[in-house]
Amino acid sequence: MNEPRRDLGEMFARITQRLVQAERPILERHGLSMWEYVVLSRLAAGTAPTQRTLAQDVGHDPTRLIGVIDALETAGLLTRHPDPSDRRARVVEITEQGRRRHAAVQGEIHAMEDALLDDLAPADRATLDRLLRQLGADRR
Amino acid sequence: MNEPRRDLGEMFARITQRLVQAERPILERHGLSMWEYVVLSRLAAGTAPTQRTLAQDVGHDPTRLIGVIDALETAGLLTRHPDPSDRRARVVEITEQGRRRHAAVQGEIHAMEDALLDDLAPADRATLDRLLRQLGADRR
DNA sequence: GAAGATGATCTACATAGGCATATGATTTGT
DNA sequence: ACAAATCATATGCCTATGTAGATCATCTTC
Repeated sequence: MNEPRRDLGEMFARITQRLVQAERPILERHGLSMWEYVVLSRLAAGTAPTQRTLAQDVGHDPTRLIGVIDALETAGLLTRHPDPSDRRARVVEITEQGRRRHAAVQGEIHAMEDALLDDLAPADRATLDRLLRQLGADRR
Repeated sequence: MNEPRRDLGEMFARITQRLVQAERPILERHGLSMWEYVVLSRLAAGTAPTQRTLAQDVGHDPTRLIGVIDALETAGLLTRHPDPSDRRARVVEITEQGRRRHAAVQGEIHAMEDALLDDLAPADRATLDRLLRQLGADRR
């Protein structure tokens, strides 16, 4: 009684969509778009040396990212300064306020995730996390 | 030395994007769009009683789905017939040709997935499949 | 049988994304 | 010093997607 094989892509897409939809109201409550949150997440992990790098890291068009950065800068959640050693580049850094905002949002998102994973055995949860990191790791 | 927690959504989105990108050339080679493939997949599992149901099942706008169904019908991969018991509804059914096309594409996609999961232990692979099914299952 | 709901379809509109090109400032290679 | 490459930015184009409204046919309810 083998279950028929199902496409990985289909399963991943379904779960991703579910997660994104669950994040939407949280982000909206904090006045952040998805891209803005993604950028803050990336910056919380470390300052970006150029906007191009930032765009690559978050997987977004560098051109389109400009508006996102503009909005976050206006909101005081990040700063953009020319790199002294290469004045073409702009170093993008999260502010204290940005860090607080990100932590608040991420806290709620993690709580949502916990609720979603509620009926998974603890061992399964750990395995899932390990496998996702492994599959999402950069190309070897 | 705990790794910092990472957002589930981020990890799922990254892997999903990777899978979709790997599927793109396969689908293109067989002359199918992503939505067309998704529809065929759904129909391969069973006939859809109405186009609305079909749209819900695949998570697509019923309005937009019409064009997809049109194309698949023109290509002879599915048939669309009025339901005798409710002549408003159109029963959508995959054809033999559609089934063959779907099987061919899915075969290549599964091979691609196998390659991607190559460095996972067999036990891990089974666990991943089980967890994805569990998380993707309809709301309890 | 009339009124309202439902299914398929079409059209239009707004937003978002990917992609290409252009420009000005600056750095790097020769 | 000069040419080519790089970074940030602005703009435009094309496609995909989400949504709403309108129409026609057909059911369902009362």
